[in-house]
Amino acid sequence: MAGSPSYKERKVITIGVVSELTGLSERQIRYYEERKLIFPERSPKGNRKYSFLDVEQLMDIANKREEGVQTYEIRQEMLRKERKEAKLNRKELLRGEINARFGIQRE
Amino acid sequence: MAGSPSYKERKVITIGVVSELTGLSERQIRYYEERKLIFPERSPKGNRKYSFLDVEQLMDIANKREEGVQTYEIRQEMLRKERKEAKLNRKELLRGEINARFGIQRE
DNA sequence: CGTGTAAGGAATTCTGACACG
DNA sequence: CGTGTAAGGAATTCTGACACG
Repeated sequence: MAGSPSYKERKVITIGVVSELTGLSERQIRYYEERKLIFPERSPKGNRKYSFLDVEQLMDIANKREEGVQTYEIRQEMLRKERKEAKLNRKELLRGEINARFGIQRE
Repeated sequence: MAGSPSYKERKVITIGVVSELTGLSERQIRYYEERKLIFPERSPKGNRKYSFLDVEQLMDIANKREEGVQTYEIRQEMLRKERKEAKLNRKELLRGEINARFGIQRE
């Protein structure tokens, strides 16, 4: 259930459509990739493909940019969140291992 | 909740990607549109755009075609299902109207 | 730093048509 | 009927660069 192939995550949208959807220029979208804020996949011949999640993230980025936040700051914030999530994941993993070894005690 | 703008229904996928996703040729995909089995939207400049739902429907169509079902048959089946659903919708609508006028009787 | 733009080429998509069957 | 293909043109996308600031 956590790893289901959701429509939201499938990378299938071309840059032109992403531009329509977000109101950002293709130049901006490519630049945010260069700054490692967004990670499209590539089609066999090299065309960028984005997911709906990417589109949402781009809209968040656009909002922050309008508030004057620099791409570098946005990047740092992203990394902080990732580390926090990784921490939570390790915690859950540990809990799972403990359960696997000692079983569920109650009942 | 029935009319939420789901990712599954948003028409954002170009024909090339749909071709990759379904394994169908672009020729086939355009032909099924001509036969009224599929209804892409168009971008401002006329490029077809499909949804994930369209992609799934195309895979269903592909399966039926492999079984030898003709596009005309597939079309008829589609229309039958649509009429059936329209009937159910009218039924629910009626139920709603009755409730609105007479209220929920129990309690 | 963030974005626009012109440049040149390659890949995409579109339509209408001919072909085969 | 269903699909392939060649045709010609228009729109898309890509990269690297110059510009401004």
